[in-house]
Amino acid sequence: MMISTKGRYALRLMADLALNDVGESISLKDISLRQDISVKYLEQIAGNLSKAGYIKSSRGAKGGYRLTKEPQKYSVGDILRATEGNLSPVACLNDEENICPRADQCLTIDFWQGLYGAINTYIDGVTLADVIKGADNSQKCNGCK
Amino acid sequence: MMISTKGRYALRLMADLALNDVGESISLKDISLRQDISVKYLEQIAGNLSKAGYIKSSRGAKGGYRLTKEPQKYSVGDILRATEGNLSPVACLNDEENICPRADQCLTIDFWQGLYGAINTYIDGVTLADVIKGADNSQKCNGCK
DNA sequence: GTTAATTCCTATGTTATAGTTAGGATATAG
DNA sequence: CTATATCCTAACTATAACATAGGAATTAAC
Repeated sequence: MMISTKGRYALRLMADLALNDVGESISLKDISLRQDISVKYLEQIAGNLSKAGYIKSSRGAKGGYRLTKEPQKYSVGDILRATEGNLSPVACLNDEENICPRADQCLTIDFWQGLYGAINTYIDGVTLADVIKGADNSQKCNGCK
Repeated sequence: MMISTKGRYALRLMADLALNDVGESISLKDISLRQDISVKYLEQIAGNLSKAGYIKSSRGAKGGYRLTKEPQKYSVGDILRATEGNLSPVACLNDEENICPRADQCLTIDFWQGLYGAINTYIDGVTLADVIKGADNSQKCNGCK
């Protein structure tokens, strides 16, 4: 599977923050109850998103997280990359350590690069605002793991 | 990773059959030497492709495999699905056993379905003929795992 | 017919990753 | 002070990826 639970939960976390934004920090406990994801797991995911600058934390009692910008300014691609790292569909396109010693001779690499491009084009073209559009209070996904 | 070695090797196997087609069966041993993939692993992959009807085997000495149709009649999507099964980027879109009990309430499912669509559109739009286009004898990928 | 080469079938092992839980340190509102 | 949070990172478990292995069945060539 290309996108692990971490990436999917990150998107739900961000959507939850966007939907429930009333001007104060939202705790992971609240998100946990709404989204049915353990606080401990959410902590790790929030850590990634925070390090990327996409959410801002307040520590201590009454603490929690908020978005750092408006929902329409996040692409889903950014959110997923913050938690999943590289979204390459195949190992041999990994930027960091391209382990394929013969990429220049490979018949199939152009195809994979094209697929990678198609994926990025799609995910970068959808914003967090698009994701939460049309959501009402009953549309908070609690069971989708 | 979305596409495992099996799917990538399947595409290279098919490309090898297409490139080296001179009217007789090609053994996995030959493909193994050109592509640097073990015969034993190729056997499993060829089994999948054969069951899908994409290649035809001849058993015994001088046996091997051939394509069952011209390269431009295979989409890469078909080849990948034959070995990888479902190419859904997320678990909750798996057709067979959609384990998400609240898909109808899920905020993010539309996004994932859109991504799935973008992936399928791309991979179904490229043929095996496209993949081998421009290949000469030096362009057989031997090291790309 | 015997041999060598090949596909066919499926079991087994090994390694890596996903998915999660856990513990305790640090910070802050009340 | 206490309760409630985030923060940091280690550890565990289950699953899947990635192969290797063994032997049966089939066939061309001699």
